[in-house]
Amino acid sequence: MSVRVRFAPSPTGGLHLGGVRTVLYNYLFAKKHGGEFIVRIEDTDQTRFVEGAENYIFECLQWCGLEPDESPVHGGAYAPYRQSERKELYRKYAETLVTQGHAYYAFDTKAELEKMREEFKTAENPSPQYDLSIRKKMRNSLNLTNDEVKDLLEQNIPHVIRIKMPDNEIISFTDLIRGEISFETNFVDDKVLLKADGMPTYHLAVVVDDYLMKITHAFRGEEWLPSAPVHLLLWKYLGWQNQMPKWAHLPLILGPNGKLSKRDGAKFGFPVFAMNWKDNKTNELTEGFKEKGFLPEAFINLLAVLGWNDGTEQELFTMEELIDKFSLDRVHVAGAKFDYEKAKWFNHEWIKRLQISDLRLQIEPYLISNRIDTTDKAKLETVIELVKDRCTLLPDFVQHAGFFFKAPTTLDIEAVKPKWNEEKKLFFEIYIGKLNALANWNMAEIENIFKELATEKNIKPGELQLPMRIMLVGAKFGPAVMQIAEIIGKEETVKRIEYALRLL
RNA sequence: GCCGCGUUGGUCAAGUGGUUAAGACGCCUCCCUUUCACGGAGGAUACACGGGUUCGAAUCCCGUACGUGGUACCA
Repeated sequence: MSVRVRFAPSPTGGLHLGGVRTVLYNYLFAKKHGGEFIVRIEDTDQTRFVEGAENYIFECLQWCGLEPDESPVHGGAYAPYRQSERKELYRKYAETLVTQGHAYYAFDTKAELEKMREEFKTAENPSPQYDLSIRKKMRNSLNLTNDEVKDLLEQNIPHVIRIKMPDNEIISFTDLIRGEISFETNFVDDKVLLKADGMPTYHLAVVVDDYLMKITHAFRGEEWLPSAPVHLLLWKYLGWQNQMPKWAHLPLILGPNGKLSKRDGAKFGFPVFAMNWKDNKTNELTEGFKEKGFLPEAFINLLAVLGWNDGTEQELFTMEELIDKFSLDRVHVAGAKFDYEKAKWFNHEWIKRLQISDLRLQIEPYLISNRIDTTDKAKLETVIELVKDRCTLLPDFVQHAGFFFKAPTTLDIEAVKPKWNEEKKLFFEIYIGKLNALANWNMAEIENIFKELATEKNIKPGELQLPMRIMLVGAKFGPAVMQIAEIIGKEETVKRIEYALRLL
């Protein structure tokens, strides 16, 4: 039997760290076993549906290199893949459950539910549930006569269908990561399966869709663990128990103070979304990992090892290696705190190990948007190779590669001034002449005449190197200064020295 | 409150009854470097607590504490 796994995002929340990692593990597992990776959209909550939010998810997946085999945009044999387009499907299963006595109609209005919660609220039980004791006191088909129910249904009185949790049963299942987990049904409430607007809740939809789409393995966040007994019972009541997918509940990714929230990004200065995410309600724009300057390879890598490792000391993995080595039994049970410093380290490592031509492609947009001319690809690659050790995020290349293409606009004159004098000025004036006369423009020659002249003038070369660096770079960073001179060329080197001399 | 899940250095983590308790990030020191980095060599820091079981427990069991998730006609 082929392996089929699915990722089922709600399109309204953006794709954050935890989400991407869930997709990733699903994807890795599917690919490792030569199966299909399916993306299904959970858009049953119409009130929160946002235009364009679904596209966002697919753009993120594309950037990450996690292309689905089946999805609303990729197509597939089990279409449609949007729950809103499958609406009609769910009702009959819910009705079947009612006929079988495993579910019932509930006509309680929102106000009645609120009243119930208020009425039964105590200090020990601040949030009473619609459960076996409460359901006897509510307006539902368990308490009304058949005629009354028929009447209400015929009048189209708004109603939901709730699952009827059995009394005193122990429900258990084996989680692929955590082992056996069990729940007492008495502590689980009668979850709504079909809403008044005819839309299924996640509970019904996930079971029906997983069944119809022949899903074999379902990995989702740990936050779903408490509703597992509801889903388990649905599989059983609908008679599909033998086709039930294997489950794994992934640990949570935490922020610096507990649960990772969207606000943590702004608060602690690191991204939480794969790509820029605009909250439709607040209009707030949150910067994504992509825009922050992360390589997709690094992003995937750091997420993969946040809660999983292969048991060796290896930390850097390509997607191919991950597919090869991933295994669920090495996924952690405990939640992991996200560490931005380590995330940057991964990016740095990937900048160093990525093929130079691929890296160039990723960097160019940043340079272009800073009006740096990137037409000379050979020169660009030479420069990138030279400075990549100094860059942890892609935008760092603007600073570290920029001055090779464009003269610095501001010079850190203050760094030179204290030790500046007439002799040094004279040195550079003569040096310009010698540079202009140089036949072979290369690093060794440039340095030779520099040292010769310094000796002749009785100045330590070290004293002259910093001023020269400031002249060419504008500040105290970058590769060997003579190498910079070689790359930017004779004319530009002389020009920059002359300009700086005028300022001094 | 109740229910579920968890707990190895600041963070990620290896470890499955006998180890000097790996490694990585970060931090500190030194070396390299007449810039900034990279790199190299060192260093500090951990088994939440209390009971068992056992010749022996980070590892197994039970409590407690703490964290986290759920407790919605959200997903």
